[in-house]
Amino acid sequence: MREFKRNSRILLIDDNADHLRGIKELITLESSYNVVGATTSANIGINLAKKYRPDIILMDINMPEKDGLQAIQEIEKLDMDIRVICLSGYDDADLIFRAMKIGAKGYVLKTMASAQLIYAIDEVASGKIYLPTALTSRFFEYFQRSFKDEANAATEENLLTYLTAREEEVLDLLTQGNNYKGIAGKLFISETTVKTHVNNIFQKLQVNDRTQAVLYALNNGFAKRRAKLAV
Amino acid sequence: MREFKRNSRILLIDDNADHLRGIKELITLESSYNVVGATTSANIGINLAKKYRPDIILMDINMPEKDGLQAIQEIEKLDMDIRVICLSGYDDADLIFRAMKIGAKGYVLKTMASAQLIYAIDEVASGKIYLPTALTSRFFEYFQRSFKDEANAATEENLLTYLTAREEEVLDLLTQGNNYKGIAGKLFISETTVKTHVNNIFQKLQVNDRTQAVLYALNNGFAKRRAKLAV
DNA sequence: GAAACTATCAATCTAAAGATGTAAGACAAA
DNA sequence: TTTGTCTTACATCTTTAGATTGATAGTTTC
Repeated sequence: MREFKRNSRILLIDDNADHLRGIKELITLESSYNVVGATTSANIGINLAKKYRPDIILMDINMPEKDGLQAIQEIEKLDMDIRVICLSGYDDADLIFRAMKIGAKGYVLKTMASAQLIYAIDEVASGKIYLPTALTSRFFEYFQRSFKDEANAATEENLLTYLTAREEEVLDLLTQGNNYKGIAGKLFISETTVKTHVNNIFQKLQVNDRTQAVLYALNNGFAKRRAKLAV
Repeated sequence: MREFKRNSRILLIDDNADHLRGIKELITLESSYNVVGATTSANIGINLAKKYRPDIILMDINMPEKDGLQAIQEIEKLDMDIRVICLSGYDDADLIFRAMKIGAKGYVLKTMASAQLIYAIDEVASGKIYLPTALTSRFFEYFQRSFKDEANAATEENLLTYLTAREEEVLDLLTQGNNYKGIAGKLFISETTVKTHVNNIFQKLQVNDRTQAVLYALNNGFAKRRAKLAV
């Protein structure tokens, strides 16, 4: 990981020209960071990012022209180790969650003191991830809520435990979108045997068909990582 | 949500008796919180929690007898609005992530200053979630790493965008385990119409059957929250 | 107003899936 | 040794799923 110094290069993206000017002044006067670009357009901003390769981007995520979150994803996809800090007018938990999920390194409210913005840049420039305490709390509430169902599902009685090893193998192949022939081929057994296993799986999981079996498996923690489509 | 005061009732669980005594003294002397119980056993702790209904539990999560995380889950399952703060010797990102995922309201390192422990209790007592800045950073690194694949999948060309509104409805019902008849009944259209839609969905998603369609949908961010089995 | 797209429905056919019963060999536990 | 479970396998039958073609009516778009 690159070492960032206080002279990191910064790109500003904010559709509000006044705000853009304000931030630029703030950073220029109150810090030693180098503003290498400033634009009111997300699309232009992405192009500027490719061109100037800034260390950090301050991005307004409430823009009419283009969704700021989408812009972040595009920047992340460039894989140029550009760290994006979100600027937002809203402390909406869902927004914060989605921003952090797609790789934002910081999230600062526009209403916050300028010193906090500089501090956020300092932290991100030194390789850390920065969220103000208040937003961290909001984030975690949302985070825990979104995982609550999963946690409960994990503690409920899980019919998957009744499956034999072989049945688990078969179910695993089902969760990859295989049909009878595909499973038989991969397990080197006959198609009729697969049918037997699959029928036993249906009985044990109390479902009527393979789609329901797959859904039960995925909703109850069965090999989530392996559940990739094998077309 | 209950309002917590500085006289919140606290239960301590830590397999190290010396540490347990130390924390008890600290809280008694340095704060106005009320320690209603202290034990070196996770199992006893859970029983004490049921009995004394503390507002907050300080729980060591590195115990030999019982996994601290499991103990937290059991306490959360009681659904008694008991807030658990983890005490841990390790700032392992995976541990922090799992603890927060299952509902811990705080995570404090044993090596941290006693003032920070009191502060954490203050925050949690007032209904917030507290993680020290350093651990927050670790948490987010882990968080973003674990979501990276999903984020990439979301930015890839998503065949789901080609679906019409009606086709999305049909796919939604497919991801709930419905067959043709079920979908037809729920959308008040004929079974043959459903077949037409489903076939169009297969074409657009480039899959061969409904199971693969459902898997594609789930793996590409289609209505994850709604993907519950309707048996 | 024509062209393109969408939603609806039907008929027909083939292939696949699912239900049910039976059974043999392997192996482990009682 | 017997009992039970697991894995394998087959036959048979019914139902569902999927492919294909064609058709009508409404909507949107240009």
